[in-house]
Order: sequence, then C-alpha cells, then structure tokens
Amino acid sequence: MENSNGKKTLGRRKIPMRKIEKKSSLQVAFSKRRGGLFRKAAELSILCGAEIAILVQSPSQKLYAFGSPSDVAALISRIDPIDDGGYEAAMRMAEAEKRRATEEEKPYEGLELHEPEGMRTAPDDFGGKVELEFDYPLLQEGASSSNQVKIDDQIFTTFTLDEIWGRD
Amino acid sequence: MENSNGKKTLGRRKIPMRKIEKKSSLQVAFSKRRGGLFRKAAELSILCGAEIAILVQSPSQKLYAFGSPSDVAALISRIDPIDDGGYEAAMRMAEAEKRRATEEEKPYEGLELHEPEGMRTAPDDFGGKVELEFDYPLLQEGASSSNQVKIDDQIFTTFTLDEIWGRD
DNA sequence: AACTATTTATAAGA
DNA sequence: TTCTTATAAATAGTT
Repeated sequence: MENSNGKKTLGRRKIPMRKIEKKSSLQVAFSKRRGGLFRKAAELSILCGAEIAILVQSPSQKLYAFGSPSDVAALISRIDPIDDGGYEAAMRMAEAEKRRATEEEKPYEGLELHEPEGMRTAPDDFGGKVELEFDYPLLQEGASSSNQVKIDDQIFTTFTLDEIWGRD
Repeated sequence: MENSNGKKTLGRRKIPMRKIEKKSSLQVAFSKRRGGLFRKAAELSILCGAEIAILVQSPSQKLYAFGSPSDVAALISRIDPIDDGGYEAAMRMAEAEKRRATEEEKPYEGLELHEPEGMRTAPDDFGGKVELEFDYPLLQEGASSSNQVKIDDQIFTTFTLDEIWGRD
C-alpha cells in the first residue's frame, strides 16, 4: 500500500498545459473539470449576484450547458470556424448528433433554430448569419436538476444549481 | 508586521455561500473569480480539446465574454425571467448600457439583434422569442487580446487565451 | 496591485 | 466509475 516515499499516492501532479494524450485520462479530466467549471460559475453567481451562461462541447461532440440564476438561458454557440456563413458548422453539428448515442429524456421540443434567408455570406467574410428563435428558456423554473434540452436536433445536457449542490 | 499568531496574514478564510454584503469585497471577489472562471475554461479547452463559450453579467450590468478556441462565438444570453416575450429584458439591458460609463474601443459594429415580428407571446407562456443575427464572430481570429464588442448597444468585454496567458 | 496562509481543486492511483 | 490522498492552484483578508 505504500510507494518508495512511504506515501500512499503521489498526489496531484502538475501537468503541462497542452492536450492530454491518453484518452482515458482526457475523459476523466474533462468530466472533473467540467464539473469544477460549473461549480465555480455557480459560486460566482451566488457570491456576487452575477448572471452566467456557459456552453461546453466535449471532444466527443456532446453538449453541456449551465446557467445561473436558473432563468438565464444561453442559446447558441458557433462551434466551428465560420467561413461559409455558418452552414457547414450547422451541418457538422447535425452530423455529430447522429453519431452520438445518448439516451434522450423528455426533450422540451420548445426551441427552434432557423437559418434565415441570405444566410450565406461572401467566402472571405469571416462571419455568418445565424438566426435563433426560441419559445422556452433553456432552463425552466422548477425544471428537474439534470436535464436534457433539444435544440434543432442537438441535445444539451443542462445543469442547475440544485444539480451542482443539493437543494438542502 | 505580525499579528498575534506570528503570521503575516490570516490567509484565505472560508466564506459562506451567499451573496457577499460588503460592496468593496464583492467587487474584488467578482473580479478575481471571473478571471479564475475564464482561466479554468481556458484550461478545460486546451487540456481536453473542448469548445467553450461563457457569458457573464456583473451585478453592475457589465458584460464579459470568453470563448475558446478563439473562433467560438457565444451570442446571446437571456438575462431576465421572460414573461413578456423577452421585450422587457431587452429593454432593461439597453437601459443598463446607457447607465454604464465604459470607454469604448473599436467596437465591431458587425452584430445585429433583431426582434422578430410576433415576438410577444401569451402572458402565461414562460418563454419568448428572440431572434439574433450576426455577421461576425464575437471573437475574431487575431483580434487583440482584451477587447470590446458591441451587440445591439451592449458592450461585451471579451477575453481570449492570449489575454488570459501569454502568447506562448 | 501584491502578499500569504488557508481552502479548494484535482492528477494519479486504487 | 467512484474513492482516496498528496500536491497544485485559487483566493479571502490584509497591506
């Protein structure tokens, strides 16, 4: 049970600030650090009365959202470099959703993403147009803690304060 | 230079998880923790290859944004409870901007927020419609570090990785 | 804005 | 995946 130092573990160790190579380590680091990030956001919101919205896309294309207070809804992130007016990005995300095998619990179905006419822009225009229309906030008042929302076929796993701490 | 313990300071102390009362403490805590949150987000993005967008509104109505990689653009957060189709919230944010006295450096002016026709919804509909159209990403490739973007008269202070660390 | 003692986060390992 | 543990990192109060 002991290593050469007489200690049980080496403890936390400093790691270089570049992409973690080992896949299993990356997965566990992502999970821990996503949780840590959302907890920090919750603390900032509570301690300082700030309003916060966070969107995260994992390397495996899963989407996670956090908002505080609970009535804050963050609605869209453009995930990819947009050089085609956003169309390619939208398609890539739609494709990613198909590849994914996530169990889907009571999606709200209340959010709709529209691509407006004239969405495509000139090729050298580093930008694009995306139009988002929604009928419900991302996190509904009194919604159950861990949740999933579907926005234009993309599933966002959302977190509330109750999910991050307890309702006490 | 020493207190009764022979130590220079009491060091960090645990604080209860509720809104900080003392205004000066709140301000400094907000600033430190916002920086900490963005740093954590940058680490998560780099270490795990995740894509992240964060929007924060301070209690004094200032807006801050972070995105990583730099081509990620998060575009809108609904800050208030929406029970009037979002109109009131949009107005409040516009008002807040007027109250603010922020020096404005090269705003992009490339983002436009539109309220679509039929934006108002039934009074008991907990939700609303907001339509957002943008021509440029929030954070442009190669944009200078600390930056300000104007979105429909709201100034977002944005941060890039370069702002949070050095360029290498 | 800098300091420092302490609290908090987390990398490995089990 | 969940728990442990030693260490790294964040930060509350002070200067």
